[in-house]
Amino acid sequence: MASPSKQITIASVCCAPVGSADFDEADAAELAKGFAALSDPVRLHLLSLVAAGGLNGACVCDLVEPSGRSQPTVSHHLKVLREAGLVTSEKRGTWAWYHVVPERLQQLRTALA
Amino acid sequence: MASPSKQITIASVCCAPVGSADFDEADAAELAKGFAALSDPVRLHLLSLVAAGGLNGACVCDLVEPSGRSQPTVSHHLKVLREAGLVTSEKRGTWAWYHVVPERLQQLRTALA
DNA sequence: GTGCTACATTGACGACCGTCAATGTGTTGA
DNA sequence: TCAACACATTGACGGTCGTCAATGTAGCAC
Repeated sequence: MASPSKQITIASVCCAPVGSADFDEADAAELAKGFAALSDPVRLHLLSLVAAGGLNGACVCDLVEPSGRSQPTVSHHLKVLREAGLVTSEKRGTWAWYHVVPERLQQLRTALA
Repeated sequence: MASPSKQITIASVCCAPVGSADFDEADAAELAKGFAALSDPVRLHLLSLVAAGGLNGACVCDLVEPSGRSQPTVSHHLKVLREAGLVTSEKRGTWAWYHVVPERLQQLRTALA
């Protein structure tokens, strides 16, 4: 009732009565899914590598060696990131290029405001 | 080599050469631990309830019912949040009060910049 | 003391996760 | 057509997670 926003904010709102905040379970599940994708050091590493590629993105062939994992493992982690909406993939001939989705990152950041 | 920061930023840096970003594994593990604590809808709910308490924090007795889980389960999730550095706990007589740690939230937000 | 309340801990269960070897799929180039 | 390459998928393994019932611990009231 007293919550100013329908969204989950996890903010430092002062002195609002506990338990009164309305909480959207669907939103929470969506956020949790995003954070779950970030809950592995290897995926954080992969995401930072992809992000470092900027607009060009990053080719999988350039991600396997620096991650220190096998090619199937890297492919698995990229799939997790993709299904969490954090990256997109694009086929260019033989190679697959990955890009970050800034809006999704922004969404997760906002939830921690 | 070309990375401007020693930190992991996962930022939309444009056109940096892929694979050149130096990556601190300890930092990544620390971040991953934080995100892992956020990877469950129940914990997000609990965290939002605690945050809604502001400076007063929130009493566990006010968290059990809205979370829809058993008391031991809530206690378990609060322990996870505490060990991830997202909340602190304080004993006031019979009751236990939980508070958020804004610096930790800020740290995680920064990692998504 | 006795009983009650608030919370933490333990133990057990099924479910999910991270990892790699093996294999599959589709493209490139000869 | 054939071989090599880039990547995805499958299957299997041990490990961790979320959950609750049962139990433990500590403070409050009488």
